[in-house]
Amino acid sequence: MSISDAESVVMDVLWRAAGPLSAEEVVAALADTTDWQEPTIKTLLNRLLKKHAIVAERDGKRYLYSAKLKRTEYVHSESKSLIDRLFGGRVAPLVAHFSEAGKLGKKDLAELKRLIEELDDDA
Amino acid sequence: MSISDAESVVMDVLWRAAGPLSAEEVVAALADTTDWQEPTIKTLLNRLLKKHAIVAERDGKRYLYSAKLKRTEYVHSESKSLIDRLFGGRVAPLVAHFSEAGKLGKKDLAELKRLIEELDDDA
DNA sequence: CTTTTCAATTTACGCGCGTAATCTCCATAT
DNA sequence: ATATGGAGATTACGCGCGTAAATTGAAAAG
Repeated sequence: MSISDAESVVMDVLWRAAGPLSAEEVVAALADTTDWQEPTIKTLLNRLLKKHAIVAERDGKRYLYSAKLKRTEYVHSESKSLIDRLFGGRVAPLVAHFSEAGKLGKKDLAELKRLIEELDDDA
Repeated sequence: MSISDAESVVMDVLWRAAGPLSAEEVVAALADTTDWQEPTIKTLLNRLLKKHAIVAERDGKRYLYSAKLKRTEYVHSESKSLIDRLFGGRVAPLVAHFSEAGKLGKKDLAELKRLIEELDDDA
């Protein structure tokens, strides 16, 4: 079962949080970034529950929600499916594409260089 | 207007083709890879037309379809939106993520190294 | 005990997508 | 001229998603 775009925005709140959050806290956290009404966010929390991407523990009359799906897992499956679909499953062609498009900044380049060197040292 | 998953499969056929293809040829090309019935593919072609992602030119009683949206553009917008959403808009963190996940093969590593060196030379 | 309050759950609704059947129209054969 | 066949166009339909209102249910207040 896959996480939709709107659902992933809610996940982001939970991922950034230190601990479990009440629905009210999630709503508060999203007030800055979105125009979603409270019922909308409740719906998204429930859909995420049904997908087992989050868990809820009772806290008096409320529930506290926390992410069960780890952000790294989510990021990986999203990235992998794109790379599989568009770049034959390998990372280098993606980098090559951005390079050819002139979309690799100095910062990116420096960081990539560092990364590669580091990996080379390990090998 | 964005291209859906199923639509992108049709686009792939047109991108790989040397020239414009008839609907029949598209259907034939997809017979190996998908179980889609002919009307399904016609629907997808029509939706792509409506989105101006492809163009049709009359050829006697048929139409010949060809991609108007370039593959590079598509690949770029898909990749960019993922990188924006998940990696702060920069390529290096994506590579770092795959590296940390142990998902950079020898081949990837070698190719990345070559790429980086090449770019360094240009600079 | 009844009323109010408030969180969670249920229901709603339009839209695009995946999938496809049906309809329409024109050309060709009889 | 009419029937047939094949290509494109129209219509269909269930599903998840984005968005949210209405309902339920239980706790707190009076």
